Amino acid sequence: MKKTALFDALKQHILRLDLDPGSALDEVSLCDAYSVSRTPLREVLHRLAGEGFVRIEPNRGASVSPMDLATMRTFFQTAPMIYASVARMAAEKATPDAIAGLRKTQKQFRKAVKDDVPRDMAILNHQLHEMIGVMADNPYLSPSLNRLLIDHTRMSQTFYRSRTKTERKRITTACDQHDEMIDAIEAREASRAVELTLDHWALSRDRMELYVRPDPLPLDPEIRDAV
Amino acid sequence: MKKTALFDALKQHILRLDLDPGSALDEVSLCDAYSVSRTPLREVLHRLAGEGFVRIEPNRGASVSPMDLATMRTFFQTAPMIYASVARMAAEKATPDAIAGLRKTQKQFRKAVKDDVPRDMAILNHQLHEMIGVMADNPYLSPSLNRLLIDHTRMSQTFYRSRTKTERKRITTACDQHDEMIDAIEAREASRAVELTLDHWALSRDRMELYVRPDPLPLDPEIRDAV
DNA sequence: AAAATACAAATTGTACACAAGATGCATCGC
DNA sequence: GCGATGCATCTTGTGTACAATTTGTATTTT
Repeated sequence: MKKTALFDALKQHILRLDLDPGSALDEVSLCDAYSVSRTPLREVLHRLAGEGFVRIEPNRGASVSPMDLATMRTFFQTAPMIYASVARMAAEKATPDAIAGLRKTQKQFRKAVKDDVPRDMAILNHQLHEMIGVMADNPYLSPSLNRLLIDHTRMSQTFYRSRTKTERKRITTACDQHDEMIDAIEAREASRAVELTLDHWALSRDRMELYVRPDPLPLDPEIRDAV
Repeated sequence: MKKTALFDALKQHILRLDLDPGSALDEVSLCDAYSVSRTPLREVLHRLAGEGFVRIEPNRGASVSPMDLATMRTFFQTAPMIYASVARMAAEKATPDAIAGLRKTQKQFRKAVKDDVPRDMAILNHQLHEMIGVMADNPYLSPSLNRLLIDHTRMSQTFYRSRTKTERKRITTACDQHDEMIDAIEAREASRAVELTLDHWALSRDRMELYVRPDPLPLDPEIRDAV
């Protein structure tokens, strides 16, 4: 189906920051970019709006959901609770098929890390956590999880591209954590899954905080004296 | 705007159980019921789908979100956590204007209780809790809250209509709890707001559990012997 | 020169017509 | 009589034309 493809494509572009947060989405240019007419495009945009990827203002079109600093604060407040709850429920409801799916995506993620393809890393990480959300099978929690993941993935784009050695090290640590988390979920050890998830979150959080509040630039001697 | 009215009307009908959970929504009949063409109607349906009121299956139209017993279990698991978190954040972010809005709706709710108008009671209760969600100002949490409220309000329809004396008593208790909750939020006493919210939840939960698992019918003597 | 207004261009919203797909029914074969 | 196949009907999906609204610009007014 054409509409599904369009939907997924827009999602990807938003998550990859190909489309800047807050930027306006022009209907006609999207139409000939994906060769659909405006009717189905608009339906897709409305659905994306419902899922938090996009904002629609009446008579003034759609724009990519912004990422302002004010909401970042609530992001850091909210994420650990939701991630932990989802991990717990996923462990409780794990099925062999779902575990197999997780392992498959994790394999791809590990490959992306090994081959050093930042774009794929961020998206595959997103997919993995999305799948854990599906496993948890909680229609009341998953909308929150998915909204958190949107901004999480968008922020993560920056540091997946980092070329420093310590950053590379952190990424492989995160990758190892994934395997442990999957093991815990498979073994239905809910509390271990929660603990590992919180560790995983802590690592990610530190990197993101660095992004939101980066190290100050080195100061000129004169300025340094003034400080 | 016509589309907004349509959107709100459909929401109301779903929450009031005028539209049965799971029932199919025919596009053309909705079109001449609300005198809009199919294009804007479909956009509204897609948005409702994104917000969890409606399900859309490709090539087979929209239907009201079902309420199966399987998900009820996760409802009871999830609600207290989300409600409590939202209450805490609402208390932290309370503004005089928002409090005024809360009090206004609560006043209407109390009136509906006094005048005994079950339809209004359920909707006004919904609105009040929705407004607390807006106060919390957490774009990551509110989608979950809103999904919980959909099913909460739909379930509550049954017992708001109850005519028993104990049920009436419970409703006035809930009404009093609202006032206490608003007081706590206004005073920015987060932990008291959380506590009151959990009490409020406990009352509601008991009533809903009665609905999901009603008291067994009185048994015939013969059958009773067999049991 | 600054503000206000009127007009023009561009963008969004809606209606309708047709295309594509699903559903139900009748006929045909076994 | 039971099941399968093909057709008719109904429902959903898409493209296009037009209406309504907003935005940018030029002209007029003070």
